[in-house]
Amino acid sequence: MPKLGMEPIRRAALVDATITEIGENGTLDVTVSQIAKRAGMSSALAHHYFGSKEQIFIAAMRHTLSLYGAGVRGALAMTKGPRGRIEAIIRAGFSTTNFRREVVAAWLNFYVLAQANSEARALLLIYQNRMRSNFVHDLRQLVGMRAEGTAERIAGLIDGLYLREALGREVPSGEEATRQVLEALDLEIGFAK
Amino acid sequence: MPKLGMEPIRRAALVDATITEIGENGTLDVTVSQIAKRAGMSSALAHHYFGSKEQIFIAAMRHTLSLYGAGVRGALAMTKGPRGRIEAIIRAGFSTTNFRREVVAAWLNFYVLAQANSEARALLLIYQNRMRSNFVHDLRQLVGMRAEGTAERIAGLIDGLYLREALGREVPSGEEATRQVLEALDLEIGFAK
DNA sequence: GCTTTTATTGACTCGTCAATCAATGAAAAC
DNA sequence: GTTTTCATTGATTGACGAGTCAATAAAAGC
Repeated sequence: MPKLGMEPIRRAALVDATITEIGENGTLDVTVSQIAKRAGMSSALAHHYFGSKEQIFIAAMRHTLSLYGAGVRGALAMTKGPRGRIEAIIRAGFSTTNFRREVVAAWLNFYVLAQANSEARALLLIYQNRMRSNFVHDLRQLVGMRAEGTAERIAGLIDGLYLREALGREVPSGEEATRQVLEALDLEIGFAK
Repeated sequence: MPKLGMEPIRRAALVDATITEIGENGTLDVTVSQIAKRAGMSSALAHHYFGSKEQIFIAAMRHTLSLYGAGVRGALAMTKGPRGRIEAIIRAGFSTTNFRREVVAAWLNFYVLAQANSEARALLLIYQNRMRSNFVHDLRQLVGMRAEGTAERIAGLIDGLYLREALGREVPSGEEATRQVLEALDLEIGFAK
C-alpha cells in the first residue's frame, strides 16, 4: 500500500486541513486528530511529518502567506505605474482567493500565534514589511514625503477591514472592502471626487 | 477569616487577573488556576463565583468594553462640535488606559473568542455598532452623505492600528496612532494640509 | 531473496486541566 | 447557642489530547 513520495502530498493535505479546521472553529484550539482526520490520515502520521502541532501551524501560516505573496506578485506583473501597482496590491489582498472566511479566520489566529511564537511573529513581520516597502516605494512618486504615513494608514486600513470581516456572519465582500481602501487611497493622493 | 461581601471583590480581582494573564501569554490559552493564583485565591473559588472558564472570559471582555465605553463617554462630555467629538472618540481609544500591551492583546483574543462564542460576538458587535453610529452621526455634518463610508474607514483604521500594535515589541504609542487616524480624518473632511 | 527505506497506524503513556465535592471555619440570624 | 448562610480550599474525578512506539507492509536497492 505504501506508495512512495507521499511526503509532499501528506504535508499539503495537512496544511489545507489545518486552515479549514481553524476557519471552522475560529480558534487555534483544534486537535491534531481533527486535522489529521480531515486530511485523511492518522494523527500519528501528522506527527511523523511535522513533529509537533506548532510546526503544523507554522507550515499552514507559511502557506497562507505565500499564497498571498503569489497573488500580489501576479497582480503586480501585469501593471505599470505607481497608482496601478498600489491598486493591484490592494486588490490582491481582497481577491476571492484570499478574502475567504476561513482564510480571514486563519489570519486572525496567526496574529494570536505570533504573540507566543517567535517564528510566527517573524513571518508576520516579514509580510508586513514587504507590504509597507512596496507601498512606500510607489507612494513616493505620488505623495512625496508623505509616503511613509500614507503607507501606514493604507496598510492599517487593510488589516482593520480584515479584522472586521472576521466578525461578520456573511460571506466577505472583497469588492466592498476594495472600494473602501481605494477611496482612502484616492483621498491620500488627492483625487478629489 | 471569611469576611462577608467578598463576591464583588473576588470577581473584580479575577477579571483583572484574566486580562493580565491573557496579555502576558498572548492567548486565551491560560488556565483557571493561573488566573486564580494571580488573583490570590484558589481555582475552586474562581469556579464558585463564575461557574466556568468561559464565563470568566466573558466577564473580562465586558469589563474591557465597559472601560473603553466609559473612556469615550468621558471624553465626549467635555467636547462640542462634530469634529471635536470624533477626535475625542479617537483619542479615548488610544489613551494610555486603553492602548496598553495587555489590553491590546486582550482585544485581539476577544475577537478570537467571538468566533466561537455567540455571547462574545454579540458584545463586540454592540461595541462596533455604537462606535459606527457615533461616527456617522457626527460625520453627517462634516461630509454629508459620505458619512457611512468615512465612518467605516476611520473605524477600520482604528481596528487595524490596534491589530498592528499587537505585533510590535515596543510599548504602544498612542500618540502616533492618534496622529495617524486624525490625519486620515482630516483627509476625509477635506482639511488639506 | 534478503535488506533497507518509506508509509502507516493502533495502542499506549503521561500530563494537564476544567469542574466537582466534601470539609472547615466564621459571621449573621433568630 | 444553635442554625443557617457565606467564604474558602485541598483533594479528586474524568476527559481529553500531544507525542511516542512498536508493529505491519510495501516498495526499492543490491
